[in-house]
Amino acid sequence: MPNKDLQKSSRTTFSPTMRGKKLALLQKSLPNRLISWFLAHQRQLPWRQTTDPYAIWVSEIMLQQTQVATVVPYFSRFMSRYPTVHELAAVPLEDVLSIWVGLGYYSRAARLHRCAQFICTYLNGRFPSTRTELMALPGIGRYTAGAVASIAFGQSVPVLDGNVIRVLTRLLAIPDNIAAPATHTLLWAIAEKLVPSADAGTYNQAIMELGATVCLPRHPLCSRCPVRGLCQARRRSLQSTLPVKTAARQPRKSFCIAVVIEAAGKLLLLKRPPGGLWSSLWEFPTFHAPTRRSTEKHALRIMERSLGLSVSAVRAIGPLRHQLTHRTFEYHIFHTRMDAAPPHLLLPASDCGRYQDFAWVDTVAQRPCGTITRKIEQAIKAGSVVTARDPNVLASR
DNA sequence: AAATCGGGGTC
DNA sequence: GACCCAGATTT
Repeated sequence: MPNKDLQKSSRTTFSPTMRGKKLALLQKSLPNRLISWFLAHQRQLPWRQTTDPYAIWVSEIMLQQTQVATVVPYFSRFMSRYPTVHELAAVPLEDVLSIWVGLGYYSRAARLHRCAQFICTYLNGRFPSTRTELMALPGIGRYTAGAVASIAFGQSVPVLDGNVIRVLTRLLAIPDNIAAPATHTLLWAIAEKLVPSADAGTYNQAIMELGATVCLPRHPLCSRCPVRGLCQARRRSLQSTLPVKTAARQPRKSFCIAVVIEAAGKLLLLKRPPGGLWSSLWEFPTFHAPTRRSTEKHALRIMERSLGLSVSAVRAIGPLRHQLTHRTFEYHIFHTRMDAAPPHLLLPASDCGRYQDFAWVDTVAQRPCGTITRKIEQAIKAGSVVTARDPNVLASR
């Protein structure tokens, strides 16, 4: 196990006492250097124009596992629609989800909404201001609590996100696997020691900004780094090897059949159950595929058995692939058109969870739905007819 | 400790 | 295609 030996030996190279000395040095000069760099080089972002805890909170929830550039337009739309926590608490979850569509991790929207209702009902619309109280709220963990407490309330508490992890492991040349909980504990402890007692919010944003724009995962821009003189990784040329992380697992592959049923120009959508993937979002009726390659016959049987609709003909579309971090979906889509008025349905039981409701809509934009549903609607509109038995067409795609 | 939860940016 | 993203929660 050469890998293990390597890690062991490098760990002994950086003893705790040695790290303590380096830490003391960082403690002294890191905050001021980062803050002055930040004040001169920060990006102008909408949530930096305010100290409103509500706005800071919304931005931090959106920024979880989501890049800044992606969040900006969502944040602006969200704040125009719900300028204060009261407007947010007053609307149904469905409305909030419709703003969230495309951003991913939809449970964030549900928890944000629950959180808003709690704050309005029990706290008279006032935000908790301490890390401990914030962490008690749904969807607010240690990172988000630290961010809101420091940025909105000036508390001297740290944050630890992907950016900070990268910066700290490099500054201190920490060779431990960052996927290990023990490493997380170590890094939080280091972050606690480094956060200054004054301007913690600015310092926290500065160290994250450094990670996002200079201390990049690959090919960091060390020549532009304001703290390159303090960096152990740079001294030892370890920038490209830190942080150490176990490789991600291959995503699971799933095959589904989605049926697009059009009746008198209306499309049938079903509402997914709360919890799980695409919680409470709408989609075309979707079912686990019995085989890798679904046929029209499969589609007709599913429509009959699961939806109680007898259909004479369908056309095949796709397949469409949809990639998530830990899943790969292959959608085989079947489209059917009926002249009759939209039939009333008994709520069907799908094999991937019970649908909650159904609706006939002119366009999927009328309900909150995931990106794949929009992709499917586009494919239907484009009228791309690709049958699974037509290798020429498949090959040309 | 590992899995789950999205979708897009980036090289 | 691989890796990453201002993580939280559940199992």
